[in-house]
Amino acid sequence: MNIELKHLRIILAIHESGSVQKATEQLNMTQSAVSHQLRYIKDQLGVDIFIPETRPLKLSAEGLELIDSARRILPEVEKLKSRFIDLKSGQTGRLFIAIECHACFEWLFPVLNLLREHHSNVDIDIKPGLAFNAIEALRNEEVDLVISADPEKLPDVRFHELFTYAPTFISAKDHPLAERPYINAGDFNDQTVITYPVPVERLDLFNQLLIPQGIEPKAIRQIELTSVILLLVGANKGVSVLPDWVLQSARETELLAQKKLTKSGITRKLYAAVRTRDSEKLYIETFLSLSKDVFSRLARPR
Amino acid sequence: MNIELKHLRIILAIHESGSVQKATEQLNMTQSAVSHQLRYIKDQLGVDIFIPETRPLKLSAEGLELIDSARRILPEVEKLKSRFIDLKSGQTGRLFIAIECHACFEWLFPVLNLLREHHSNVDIDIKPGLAFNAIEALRNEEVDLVISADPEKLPDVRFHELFTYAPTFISAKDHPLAERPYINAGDFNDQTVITYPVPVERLDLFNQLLIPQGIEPKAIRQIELTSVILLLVGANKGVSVLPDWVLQSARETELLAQKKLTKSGITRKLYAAVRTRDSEKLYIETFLSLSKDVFSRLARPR
DNA sequence: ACTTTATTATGAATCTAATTCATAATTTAC
DNA sequence: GTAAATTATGAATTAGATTCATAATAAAGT
Repeated sequence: MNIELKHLRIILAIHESGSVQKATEQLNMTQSAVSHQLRYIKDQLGVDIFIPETRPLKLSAEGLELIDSARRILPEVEKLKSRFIDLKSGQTGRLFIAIECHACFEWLFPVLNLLREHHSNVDIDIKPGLAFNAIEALRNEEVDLVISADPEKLPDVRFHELFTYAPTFISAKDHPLAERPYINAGDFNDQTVITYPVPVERLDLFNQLLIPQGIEPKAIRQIELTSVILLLVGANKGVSVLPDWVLQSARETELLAQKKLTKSGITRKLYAAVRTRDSEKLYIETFLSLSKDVFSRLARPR
Repeated sequence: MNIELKHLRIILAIHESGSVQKATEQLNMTQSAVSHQLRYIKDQLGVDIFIPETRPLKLSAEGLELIDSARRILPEVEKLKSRFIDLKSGQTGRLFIAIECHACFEWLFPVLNLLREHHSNVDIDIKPGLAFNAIEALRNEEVDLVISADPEKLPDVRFHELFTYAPTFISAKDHPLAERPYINAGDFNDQTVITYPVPVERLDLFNQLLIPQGIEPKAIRQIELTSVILLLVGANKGVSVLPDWVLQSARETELLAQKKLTKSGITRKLYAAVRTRDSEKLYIETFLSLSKDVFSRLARPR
């Protein structure tokens, strides 16, 4: 027994319009095609759907059962269709985010809150724990967007530039290095460095400066909260490197000296990586523009 | 956007079996056919259902939505199918009955009670008010079975013989006619006749005897309940004609004289008329055999 | 009861969609 | 890097759906 949605649609159209004749219009079929299909349906179900020898055709008791089913099934299918129209356009969908950059929580939270207001139908979440191969997770559809500072040339992933920042050295104002016009890699040799609790190779200071030059600081102390890092640095428990916009938006910077890294300064770019085929989705575009907005407000401190 | 059940089945099979390869078996399709269909589905929905460039194929976020829908829709369709299998075999269905014969309530009620025990899934009911063109109602599917004494030769309706009975004259034992060996049409000329409250042409006495011979009784009195008719006849308020089995099963017959109609006696047959294509349905067959059982018990009085 | 009109059914031809076969392309595992 | 497993593709084939022309039939009108 083979029954398809098209058959349910035919039966329903005939019932609701009152005759095959009228149903042909809304079905965009000829009378003959409908008639052939009716015979097929009858053969498949093994019972008469219509009372034979009546004109216009009237549903039999069995036919009425079919109408019941059609009225339960077809709206579900319509829901499915409109859901896919929304999914395709980005009216609805899933936005799971992986961040390679720990400090990014600072601007990501406000962005996501705004995004939720714009797109209440989008399932938004931050997925922790896969920062080290986040692009792989993006391709596997474990996540839908990755905040990354290391763009790659990939056919199925597009890196959208968000903004530029400068990893910036901070120490207490009375720290010896606070006198320098800028900080070099070698200066870290005898310093305690305070970092976020992530592998060092994911920190700008290390992957941009210390690791290329083969330098290891005296000690590394890992702290989760930005404000606590600032506090400890201010109390001369160590030095740190944080993005400039973190320092510009933080309150606890009075006791701190800020220095650029190297004579020319180091600058980096943050990217939002998404799968190419998701690029045009509405909520992705909204995410990108909101990110730039929020960042520019953060970076211009009170 | 065109989506059919077959597409949902394909996606679901792939998801549940874990790969296209395995799904081909339960779908009874070749790998190639499945692959072509997948491409069609993707084109229709406009989004990737599977994560491209993975083997075995893994569903994308959108694909998972499709699975959700499939799991809601497909079981409904299976229910529909099994319902039609039952409808066809007569495991389930509708049995609306029209009776042309008023006295038949006497044996029909017990039959229907027994039938309900055998077929709890059948919707059983007596439809009053369309006795006069009951066969028309049967063809229109307003009812599914008609109790009738007038079989016709029709291609779409089958008349199943139930049993034979004799319309029998009754009067009080001290009534003048109680002396006769049998009763003729002319004997009714000066009698009050007590009948059920139905048009006279539907009564055996009239359509078999009085109308053909152009005789009208002195008066007609219509009474609903069989036991009240017997009571009134016993009290000499009139005479009546009832089926022999009604008299055999009734308790109030001591005061009554029973006589056959005409010298040779009149006999009639009752039929159950059903649409030809319903004839093999289980509950129809059960109805027929139960009717014969119940009747033979009624006709053999205590 | 007969004729007309409206409606549905049917058969053959045509067109469209689905499937197969053979093989290529890719991915994964070793 | 190679082999094994899996999916994709194109052309040919097959099956299914639709059309056209027309027949059949029921309902309505005379």
